[in-house]
Amino acid sequence: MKNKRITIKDVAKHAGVSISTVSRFMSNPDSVSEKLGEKIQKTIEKLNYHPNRIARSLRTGTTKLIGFLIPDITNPAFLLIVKGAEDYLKKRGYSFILGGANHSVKEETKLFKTLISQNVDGFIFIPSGNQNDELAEFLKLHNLKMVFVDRRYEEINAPYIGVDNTGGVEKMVDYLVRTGCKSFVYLCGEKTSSARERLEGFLKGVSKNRIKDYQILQGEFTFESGYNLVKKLENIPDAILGGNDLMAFGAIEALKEKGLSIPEDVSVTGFDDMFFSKYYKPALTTVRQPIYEMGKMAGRVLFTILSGKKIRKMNYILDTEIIIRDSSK
Amino acid sequence: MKNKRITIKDVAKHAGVSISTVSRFMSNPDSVSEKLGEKIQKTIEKLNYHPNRIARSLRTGTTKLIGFLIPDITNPAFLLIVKGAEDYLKKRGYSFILGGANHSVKEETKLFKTLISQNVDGFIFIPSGNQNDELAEFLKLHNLKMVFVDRRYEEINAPYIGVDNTGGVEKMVDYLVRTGCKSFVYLCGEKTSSARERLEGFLKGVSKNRIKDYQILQGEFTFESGYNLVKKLENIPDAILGGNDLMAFGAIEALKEKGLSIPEDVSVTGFDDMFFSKYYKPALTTVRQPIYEMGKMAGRVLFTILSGKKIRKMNYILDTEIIIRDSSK
DNA sequence: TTGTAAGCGTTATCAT
DNA sequence: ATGATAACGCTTACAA
Repeated sequence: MKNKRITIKDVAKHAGVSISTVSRFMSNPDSVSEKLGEKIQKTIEKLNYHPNRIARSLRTGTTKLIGFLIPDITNPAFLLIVKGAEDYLKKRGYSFILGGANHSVKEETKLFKTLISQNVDGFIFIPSGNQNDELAEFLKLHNLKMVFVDRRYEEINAPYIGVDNTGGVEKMVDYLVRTGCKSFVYLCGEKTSSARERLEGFLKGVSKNRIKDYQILQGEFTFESGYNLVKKLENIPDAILGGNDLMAFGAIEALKEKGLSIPEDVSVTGFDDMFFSKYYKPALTTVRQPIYEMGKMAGRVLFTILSGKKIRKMNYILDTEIIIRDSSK
Repeated sequence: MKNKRITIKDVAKHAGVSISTVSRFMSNPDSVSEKLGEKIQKTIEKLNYHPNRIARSLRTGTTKLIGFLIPDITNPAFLLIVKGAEDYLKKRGYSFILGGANHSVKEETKLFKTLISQNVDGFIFIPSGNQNDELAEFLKLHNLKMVFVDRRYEEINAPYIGVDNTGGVEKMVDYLVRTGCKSFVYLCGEKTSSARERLEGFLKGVSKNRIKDYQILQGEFTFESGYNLVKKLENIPDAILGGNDLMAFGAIEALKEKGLSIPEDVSVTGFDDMFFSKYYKPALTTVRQPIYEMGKMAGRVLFTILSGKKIRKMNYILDTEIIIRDSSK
């Protein structure tokens, strides 16, 4: 059963040429005479030869491996980003080592080092939070080929691909004001750059529209958090904006339990436009992010870096879109 | 900026020993005298030396990389399996290269070869369908270290970790009969081993309970498919069993549009117990699979194989659990 | 155009 | 207990 591996040597011997000719043929077929080229090609096929990536990597210093670090491997939104990047980069010969940090800054640091020890050529990184001092220090030291997607460390000098969180929420406030809402509650997610940007959008929105009657509730990006926050809310406003769709769903459930109807009594909106949001009762009005495109762009930017070219800018901010459904007037 | 990589040579030179001593110290500290061991350890720390995995791989023939091939990178259920396996194997020094086949048999074959060319030590595989003859042929030829999870090719001789699909649906039929249902419709998913096993469970269930009034509708594992199938259903039965939760949701929507109430007019059940199923209106009665545990078991079995030990059995079938919520009487 | 040989950073075999 | 050295499979000067 000992299936001896076929190497470039075997091909060379069978084709009656030297191994360098075979190697040269593979990287640039034109650099070999037509006659030998054909013979080599035939031999490669006959022996079913596949070059050993490891040996090649050792020699060239490149592995064609990309490390992709995300907060939670189980969240479809993150994986849609991964998919975008993968679709772009796999065409170019790269594979992905994926790591999920379970939202833990400690695991994140560890995973990062593991990926590095696997000699990945580059990194795509969605941070779990923005408090990872150890990792930030490490990044400053190492100067890796890396891009941030969706979230970032502001103090690290690496390209960032994200969406216009601020503008998205601001647009939503505008829309709600137009439909007649006068009092607002904003459900803010935990400390990440996007949570902060969304909050900023809310603030801009209320200020621009001269809304004085608003409240900001601090929570987490989960169903339960949205539910709990709204459950203990005393004065129900005209509109509740969830920091993401999950929080909005939680808010909706809490409101239902209070006997309120949506959108008659209160408009509820989200941010993300998850797969389920259109099927929810009521179907959720929300801010859609071009998640897949974000990933694709991240792949593109990283590829540019890996190719040794200069990138045009450090921040790639994609636009959002307001999706109006039944949870708002 | 040319950060020259620190190699075993540097450590040897600084510590005043030969490289073989350093190497030996790393793989087995006791094989080196205490005095030298300490000196080497100090030097390693001082220089912040990390062995080059690529070089090691070339020499030892092992990469500590696992290939994980799934039908759809965007489906949280598959990723929960991945997570289970990852949690088990990352403790043991393995990283994952993840590939999503987009439910395409063609992409699947290609990805498989890509992963092999990355010299992964082992494979965990959730097939996209069971029609991939080319891949099956390839697998027979290559005799890789691999396990199937969730779905399998019956003709390939590799361990399989799955759930008792048959028993799960059978239990559900029993339960529905007990609540008084007399006529049934089963919404069957596309051709995979688990779809077949679930259908078998339905058939066993109706036969055991002497139910004559039943119908099987062939579709796909999607919301839309469940919706369409039920939409054009003429005689509404007492119970509709979805091949998975998504199909059940689709069925529920179609029934609502027909003006029927659930569960008063008809009971609807699913299979999976997705994250959302408990929040759906009505909350879905379904068969829960221990998905995470499945992944963990897959990691365990693969690890056993990679360690060169014999495994006890070829099939690891985990139990399911009936979750009763509001979509059934 | 083709071949020879050095070298990538390890581990493992064999002396010492 | 320690050290030389070959070998893993490939790429790439350099020589022919």
